[in-house]
Amino acid sequence: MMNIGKAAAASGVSAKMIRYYESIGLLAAARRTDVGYRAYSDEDVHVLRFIRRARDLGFSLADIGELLALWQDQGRASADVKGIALAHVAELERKIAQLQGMADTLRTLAEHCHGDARPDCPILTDLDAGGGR
Amino acid sequence: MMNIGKAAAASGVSAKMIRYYESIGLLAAARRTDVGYRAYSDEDVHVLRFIRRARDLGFSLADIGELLALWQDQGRASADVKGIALAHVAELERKIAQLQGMADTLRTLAEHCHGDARPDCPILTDLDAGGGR
DNA sequence: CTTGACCTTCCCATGTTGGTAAGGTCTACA
DNA sequence: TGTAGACCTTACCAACATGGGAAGGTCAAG
Repeated sequence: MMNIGKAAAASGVSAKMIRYYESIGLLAAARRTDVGYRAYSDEDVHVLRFIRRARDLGFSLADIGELLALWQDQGRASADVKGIALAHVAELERKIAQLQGMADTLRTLAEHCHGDARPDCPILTDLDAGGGR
Repeated sequence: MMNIGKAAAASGVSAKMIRYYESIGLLAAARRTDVGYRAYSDEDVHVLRFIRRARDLGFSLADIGELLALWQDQGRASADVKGIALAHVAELERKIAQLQGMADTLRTLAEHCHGDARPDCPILTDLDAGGGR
C-alpha cells in the first residue's frame, strides 16, 4: 500500500486528479489509514493507469466510466467496447474535419494577406463580411 | 436602434453571449434606453457578426479582442493580423495532429476487436497495458 | 387590463485541470 | 527531543465559453 503521491507518480495521474476522480464517483473511495491518508494498492495503480491511458486517447471521463465497468466485467461483450471506441473515433473525426476546415480557410486568407506594414488584409475583410458563409 | 434580442438574431450571437462579451470587456458597454434596455445600432451588429465569424474560425475571445482592435485601427499593419492568423493555424494543426493520432490508434485497436459477444478485446488490453507508449 | 413576449440582473452548471491556503502527519537528522 | 521539510487532508478559486433558470420590470397587442 502506498500514499496518494506514490500512486500518482506510479500511474501518471496527479494526486489532484485522483481525488477528483474519487469525488465524482469514477473511482471507489480509497481505503484510509488511521490518520485519514488515502492508501492505494498496486491493483489501484493499475486502474489509474487504465484511466490515464484512456484520457490520452481522448476519452471523456464519462466514456471512461463505461470502459472501466466493461474492463472489470469478465462477462462483457467485446461488441460493447468496440461500440464505444468506434463512436469515439467518429467523434474525433468530426472534430478533425471541423478544425481542418478552419485551418484551411485561415491559411487561404493568410496567403492573400501581404503581411507588411500596409493595413489592408483579406483576413479582416473576410471576418467583416462573413466570408460568404 | 434595436433591442438585444433583435441584435442577437441579426448577428447570430445569443443575447446571453452579448451580455457576457460586454461583461468581460470585449465589447464596450451598450447604450441604454430610459428603462435600462440595451440598444444596438447596425454598426454594433456588424461588430457582433465579426465576433461570430471569428468564433466560427476557432479564435479564442482573447484572440478576437486583438483582432477587433486591429480591425478598428485604420493604421494597422497587415503583418500583425497575419501573425495572429498564422499562429492560430499552427495551433489548429497541432490539435489536428493530436486528434489524428488518437483516432488512428483507436481505429487500429477496434479493427482487431471481434465486436461480438466474446469478452476478449484488444482495446481493453491496450488500455490495460498502456499500449507501449 | 391582461397576456405573452421581451428585457434586466444574479446565480448555477458544464468538464478537466491547476493553484493555493490552512492545517495535520510523518521522517530524517541534529 | 526538537525541528525542518516533505507529505497528507479539505476547501475554495480559476480557467474556457456557453446555457439554464429564477425573480422581477417593461412593452405591445388584444
